[in-house]
Amino acid sequence: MTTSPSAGTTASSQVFEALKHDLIRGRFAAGEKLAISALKTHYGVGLSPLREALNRLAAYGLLEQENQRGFRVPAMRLEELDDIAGLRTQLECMALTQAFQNGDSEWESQLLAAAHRLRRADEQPERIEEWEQAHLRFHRALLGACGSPWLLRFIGQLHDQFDRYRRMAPPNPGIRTTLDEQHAALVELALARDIQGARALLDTHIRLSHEVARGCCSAAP
Amino acid sequence: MTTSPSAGTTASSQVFEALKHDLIRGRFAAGEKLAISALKTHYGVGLSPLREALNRLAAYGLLEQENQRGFRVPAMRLEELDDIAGLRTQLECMALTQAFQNGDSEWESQLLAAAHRLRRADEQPERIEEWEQAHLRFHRALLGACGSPWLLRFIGQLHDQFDRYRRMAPPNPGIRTTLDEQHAALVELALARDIQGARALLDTHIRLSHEVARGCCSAAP
DNA sequence: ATTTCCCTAAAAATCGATTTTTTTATCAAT
DNA sequence: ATTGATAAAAAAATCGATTTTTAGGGAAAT
Repeated sequence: MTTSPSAGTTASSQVFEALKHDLIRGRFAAGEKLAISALKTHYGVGLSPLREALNRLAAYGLLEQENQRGFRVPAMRLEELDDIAGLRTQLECMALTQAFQNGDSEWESQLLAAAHRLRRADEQPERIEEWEQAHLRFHRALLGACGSPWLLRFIGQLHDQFDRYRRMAPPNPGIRTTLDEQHAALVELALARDIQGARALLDTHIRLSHEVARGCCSAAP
Repeated sequence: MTTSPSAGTTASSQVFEALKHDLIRGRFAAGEKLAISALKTHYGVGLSPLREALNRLAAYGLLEQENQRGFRVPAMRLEELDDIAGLRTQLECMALTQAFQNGDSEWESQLLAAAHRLRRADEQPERIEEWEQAHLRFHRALLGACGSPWLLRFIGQLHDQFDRYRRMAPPNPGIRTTLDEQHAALVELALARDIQGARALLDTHIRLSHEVARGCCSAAP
């Protein structure tokens, strides 16, 4: 039995994940029109699974689908960044409150584990994607106990949108250190169930990335 | 020049809209597995546009996509209904507050127009779909001035999910009259910019439909 | 009688080719 | 030179057929 790297998955799902990642990390220019045949060869799939992935990404909000004119990477607009950041702050603060109320010891364990992985990833500043993944998982773990699947779904979607803007900015060790100190502090506040303190810090935490992205976004176009 | 009924639209988008409507109004049984070839003939399209529509609907949350096992209508779960209703209340109250702060006279005009259409639709109780459409537009008009496209997007998505549960219940003239009185009252509160009063009424408004759907949902499975 | 394995039928996913629509380029007329 | 129509080229959308995977039934073995 050969365990291929794509065992149990459809080609469509694989392209979806690969394209999603590439869109968030900024592989394509904002506003760029996607050349479908080029994508076909790049991701090594046929037309059908590729188009299915593109349709899913458009429904998710990482692509825009124009009437009979194919798919386009959404433009970066300062106004939209502010919308995303503001809403993300509100929704994550909601989820945080609920997670602090519902969270059990299993939640605490998962949070500590995620925080540890994030610290370790921080020791290897050159491996950016590992840190990004650990970062995403940490935030998921922090809010995971909120008890509302739909809230978590929307927060995840906003997080992806936010990251598209945040990752425009070049890596900055100083800011990353500050962010990681905030992550550690959030864990302490979570264990202490300090809702007010954690909400304030989460707000500050998002605001910091927001400001960095903002500077980059207003400079770009 | 012949103006076909589908001018300027792709087959894919048409099936998407038609299927979305049928899923919300409950044409398919909850938990049912969709027979793709049957859908093909029913909606009169080929495989490719149909699959693209199914993929979009899965990303939107109106279908579940299992690994290599096709598409399934999500089950109706009381727990999920409560999640949807609770989150919808919170997000709509957020948007309502912002709409009351940002809304200009154009917003007031659109709201009055939507309210009028809804009253007229209410006079024809047998034309259910017309009322449904007017109802959806009224709620969109009420919150449309909130200034946050992403918040409106999520609210629309939750509204669709909520309606899937709400429409399980058989039409009830008494409840519909109560709902429409609340709509009229919401317009008055909007014009008066009474945020507290409107939030309270919107909460009551959603709670009423929630309770009706709840009774139907717990009885069904 | 129950479990396991294989075989067959059905369904899903993918591919290659065709059709339709949009975009680009060309050329005449004002 | 600009505009407007037309034709060629490119791209998107769709179709029909093929390949792959799953679901179900029945025989062999325990």
